[in-house]
Amino acid sequence: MTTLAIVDDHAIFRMGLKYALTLAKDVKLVAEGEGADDAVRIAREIKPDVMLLDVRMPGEDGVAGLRRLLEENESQRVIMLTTSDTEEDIFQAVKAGAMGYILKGAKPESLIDAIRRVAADEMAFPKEVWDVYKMRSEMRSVSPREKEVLELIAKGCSNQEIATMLGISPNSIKIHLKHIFEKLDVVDRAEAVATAMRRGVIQS
Amino acid sequence: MTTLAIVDDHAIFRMGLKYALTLAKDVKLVAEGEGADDAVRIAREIKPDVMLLDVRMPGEDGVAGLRRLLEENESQRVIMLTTSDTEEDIFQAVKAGAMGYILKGAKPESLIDAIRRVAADEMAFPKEVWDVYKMRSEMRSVSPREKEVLELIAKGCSNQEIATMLGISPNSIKIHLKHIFEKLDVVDRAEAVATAMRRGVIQS
DNA sequence: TTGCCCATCCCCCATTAGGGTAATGACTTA
DNA sequence: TAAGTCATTACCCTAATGGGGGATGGGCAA
Repeated sequence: MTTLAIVDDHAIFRMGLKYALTLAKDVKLVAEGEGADDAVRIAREIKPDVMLLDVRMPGEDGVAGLRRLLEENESQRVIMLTTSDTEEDIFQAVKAGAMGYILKGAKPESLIDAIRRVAADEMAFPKEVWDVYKMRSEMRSVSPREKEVLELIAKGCSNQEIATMLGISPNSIKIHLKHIFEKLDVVDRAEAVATAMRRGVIQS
Repeated sequence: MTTLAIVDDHAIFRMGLKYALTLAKDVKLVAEGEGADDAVRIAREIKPDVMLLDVRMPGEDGVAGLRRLLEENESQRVIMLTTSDTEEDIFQAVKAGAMGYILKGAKPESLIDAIRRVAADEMAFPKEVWDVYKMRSEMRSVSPREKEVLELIAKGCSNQEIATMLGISPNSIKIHLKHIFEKLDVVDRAEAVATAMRRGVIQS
């Protein structure tokens, strides 16, 4: 018998999961939560065999919750759940130590199958997730400062304005931009914004 | 007794809804579907009092499905369902004739309440949805040609490149850009891309 | 210690972008 | 018919962008 916890702010999805679990007599739902804090608490107090954790939740991010949770309780097996799936989320979740990654639109059987596989200490990633992770591991990711610049670019700021806001020289902004273009493999600031938003590097 | 149909590609969400409906004895689920075609067929053959229709589905768009459905069967009451909710989706759905608009993260009670209200020929929109609609109605939206330019901008094309691709003069591109900036209320192409993606004007 | 990445700064220079102003024809709506 | 939007073209002009080079100091890891 596998014990399972689910942490997701969508009440209706949680209900659907309960219903779907009636198909799997070897899996028992032992805890429910709505936010990252619940996830940490459940991992500490209940220690379910497998936890399903939503990536996007109000308040603290699911991936941030995963990191906190694994710090305390390294052996907790977690499957990340997501609807939208940006590359950045996938990359961060896998890097943080998720054992699985599933889309909420998945068929109930796939979800149950993933739970069983993870309970048996296997990984449960769709092939595309794995590809994204490999691809991203090979390229350097944007630094915090570069991300900051990127966010201001997306707000329509000029290099001079950003320089003033950050209290540094416009030359530095140009260098940051140059590096951003290289890392994201784009040619100008407009494409950089598009790519960064698509990958989830900056918030949409 | 209110008859209800749900069209959503997320099987687990549909299960959750079924489960949630056990709370409402006056609502009966009479049909389920997974895509826009199912929505049109159900409206034609079953004519439920209320239909829940997902905005984002593989294949045809939920809003496009709504338009087709209402052409055939103007009196069908439809509540749009969404997870992410971009401004463009809200605007298009309300314009197309949706009677309600609900986030999938809503509490089951809110959802059931909305179903009842719509069944009674009321509108069921969160206040924010209404605000977005009003705001957007007041501003002119980007034309098809402008959208085309916007998409190429997001790909990192220069004005000259876009001109060549579309077979028109670079001057025209500049004018299109000028109009885009005015309509989206932005100052440059980078912010235009960010705003257009955020609002769902161009796909992410 | 020697790299490597980060963040910062400086120069020069060609290209591009964006603002202003004005005009045309097609098409739809009031 | 007049007003409005759309799509197109042209001109000039200034400021901003992006590419090239080279340089410094801090931090971190092999």
